[in-house]
Amino acid sequence: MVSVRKLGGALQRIHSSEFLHKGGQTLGFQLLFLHKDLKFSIKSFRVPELYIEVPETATVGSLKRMVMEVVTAILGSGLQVGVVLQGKKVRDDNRTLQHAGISQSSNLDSLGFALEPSFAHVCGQRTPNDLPLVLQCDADLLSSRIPFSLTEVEALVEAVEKLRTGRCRNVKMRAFEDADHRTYVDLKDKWKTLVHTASIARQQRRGEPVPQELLDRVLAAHAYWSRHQPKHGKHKVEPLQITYSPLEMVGA
DNA sequence: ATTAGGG
DNA sequence: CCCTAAT
Repeated sequence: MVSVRKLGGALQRIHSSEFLHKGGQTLGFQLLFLHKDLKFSIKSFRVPELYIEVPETATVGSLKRMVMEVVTAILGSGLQVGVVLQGKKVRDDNRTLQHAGISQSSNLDSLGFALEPSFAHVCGQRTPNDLPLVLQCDADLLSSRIPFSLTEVEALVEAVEKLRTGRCRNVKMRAFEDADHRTYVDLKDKWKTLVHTASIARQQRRGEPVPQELLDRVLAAHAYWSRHQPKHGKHKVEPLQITYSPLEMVGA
């Protein structure tokens, strides 16, 4: 067996969300290796046993981090790679691929890799290596989505009109200082979706409809700032002139 | 830490 | 929303 370390690859992270079954009952992972030329992913990597308490407040992100921590702790540096051909592990001696029955002709499609953790040091007890891990959890608990309220959208639009795009940090400070669940990245994302939403037919829009008046402002601000973005050097940035009459704002 | 974009 | 390369 060749250790991952020897391969020079760096296990960057474990993606766990991709495998959320539609039914929301089980959760698997996918290990992703990234290292210059080495870039491959292995699906359905199963860990023999793993129990993780999932707090009511868990989010997809927090859960992934939890799993990552636990798995990392368990695997440590004991993660190994095995070569699988047509579903069977290929013994690891010094035979050439050809001797092992692996050649161009025998379709390389049947060639795969298996990640095998060495559980020798797990709780001092040996764990069957074929017992698939299944994290039982409620799918609903995994949602960390909190829809933007109309009030929030208005605050965001107002802030961008004044501070211009690409300055989510400032927007955050100006209008979402106390909204702990809205990071400047969230604001950036929301603005992106707003621009998109405003660009498509009303029928294609989802969720609580955003007043057309706001969407118009979104498009106006988006167009304005993309046109007045100082190319590079110092350009005096002309402030966006809000053209909406006070009357139109009433009732908003 | 932030920005900026793709996922 | 998440992930993360590039600043």
